[in-house]
Amino acid sequence: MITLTEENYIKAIYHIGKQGRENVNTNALADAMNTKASSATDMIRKLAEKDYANYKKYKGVTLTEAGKKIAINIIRKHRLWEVFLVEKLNFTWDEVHELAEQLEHIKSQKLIDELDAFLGHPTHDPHGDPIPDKNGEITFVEKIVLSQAQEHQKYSCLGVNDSSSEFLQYLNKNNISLGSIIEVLHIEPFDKSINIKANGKLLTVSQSVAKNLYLKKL
Amino acid sequence: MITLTEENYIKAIYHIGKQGRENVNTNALADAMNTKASSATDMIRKLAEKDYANYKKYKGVTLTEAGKKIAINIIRKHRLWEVFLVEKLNFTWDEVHELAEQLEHIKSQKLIDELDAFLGHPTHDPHGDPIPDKNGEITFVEKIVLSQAQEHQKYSCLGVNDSSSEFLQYLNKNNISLGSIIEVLHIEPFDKSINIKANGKLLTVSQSVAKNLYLKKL
DNA sequence: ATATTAATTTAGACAAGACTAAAAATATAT
DNA sequence: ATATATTTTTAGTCTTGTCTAAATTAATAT
Repeated sequence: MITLTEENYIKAIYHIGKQGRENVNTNALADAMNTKASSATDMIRKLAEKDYANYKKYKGVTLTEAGKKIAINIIRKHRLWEVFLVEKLNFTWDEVHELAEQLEHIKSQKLIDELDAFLGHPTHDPHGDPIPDKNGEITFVEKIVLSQAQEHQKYSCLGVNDSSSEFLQYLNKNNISLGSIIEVLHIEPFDKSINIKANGKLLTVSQSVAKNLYLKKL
Repeated sequence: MITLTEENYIKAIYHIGKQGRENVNTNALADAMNTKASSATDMIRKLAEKDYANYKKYKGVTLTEAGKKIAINIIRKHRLWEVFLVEKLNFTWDEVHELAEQLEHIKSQKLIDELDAFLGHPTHDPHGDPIPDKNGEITFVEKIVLSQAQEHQKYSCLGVNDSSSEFLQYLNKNNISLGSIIEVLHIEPFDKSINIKANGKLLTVSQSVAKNLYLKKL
C-alpha cells in the first residue's frame, strides 16, 4: 500500500523533475512539500526503499519507472477531476486546483475509467495541460510562452504555467481563457512589456504575466 | 481541523446510536472501526475534548449537536456520491459503498452543493436511504421490513438494511431493486420463510433475507 | 588550495492513532 | 451477597511523518 503522503511526494518529485534538471534536490522537494529538508530526506529514503525512487546520498532523487507510473496516474486523475468540476459542476478554472488535490487520491480504477468516458475522453484540463491516457501516454503539444512570441503574429492560448488563482483571476478579468486569440502588437524593449490584442481588446502585459501564458502559433 | 479518523469515528457513533440505545459502548465502537477497545477509548476522549461527543467513563458515548451535524453532513455527502456513481458512472448499487466511503471525506461546500444540484436534488440514495438536505433535515419515510409484512398485501421496495455486496447481489440476481413491486403470498409458520411475487416472478425468501428488505405498503 | 558558505544528512524528540497487557469498574450468576 | 465474567480504562510501546539542532558533505570564493 502507498500512503497519501507518499503519493504527494512522488507527485512533487515528478513535477520538479519535469521543469529543470532530472535530479531533484532535497531542499526543492522540501519546499514544494512545505516541510523541512530533514523530512524530505526521510521520505526519499522510504520511497527508495519501496523502489519508487532512485537515491544516492547528496545526489538528489529521481523516480523509478514504478514511481513515474504512479505520478502520471495521479496527474491523470487530477486533471480529469478538474474537467469534471468545470464542465459539469460550474466551477471556474481558478477554483479547481485545491479540490482536485483532494480528489486525485481517490482509489478506484473503475471510477477513473468511467469518469473519463463520462467526460468524453478529454485530452486537456481547464488550464490547457494534457491529460495522460489510460496507458500513461501524454500527447505533447508544441507550445511557446508569450514572452518568446514574435511581433505581428497571431497565437491561440494553450494554457498557463502558473495556475495560482491570482494569475487565473487576472486572466479572467482580462477575458483571456483557453483558446483565446492573442495577437502580439509590440514588444517594448525597455521593460519587455508586451502590447497585445486579446479577443479583440488591447492590453499591455508585464513580463511576469508573459512568462506564464502558453501559446500556439496560428 | 477535524481529521479523517475523527470523522470516521463520529460517523460510526452516529450509526450505532441510531440502531439501538442512545449510548454507544466502547466495544461496539471499536468493533465498527476495526480497532481495539483501548483505541476507541482514546478517540472518544479526544472527541469529547473537542466537544463533538459527550462522555462519562464506563457510561458510553453520545454525540453533541456539533458532532451530529458533522455525522449528518458526512452521510449527506456519502449518499450524494452514491447517486452520482450509479446514475452517471454506471456503477451498480452493490459497488458504490466502499468508494463513497472515500469520497465522503472530500472537503468543499461548493462541491457538494453543485453535485446536489447536478443530480437534481435527489432525496434517496441507490439503497433507498434518505439523503439529508443542506440543513441536515432527513425526510423520514415510514417503512417496514419484509419479515413484518402481512399475507396477501402488496408493497414496494424502499431499500435495504444490510448493504453488503453479497446481499445486494442476491437481490440483483432475483431482479429486486428499488421500487420493485412485491406481493406477499404466504408466510410459512414453520421457518418463517416467505413466498412472494417480485416483479411478477414467484420466489421464496428466508427470514434472514426478509429481515433486511425495507418495504412500503401500497 | 584552503576557508567559508550552502546543502544535506543524522540524531533525537514529538503528536496522532494504533497496539498489548494489566488494572479497575460494572454486570451476571448462583 | 459474593464470586465470576465482561467491559472499560490505564500504562507503556510502536509507526508514520514531522520537527530542531548538530554534524557532515559539497560547492564557492579568494
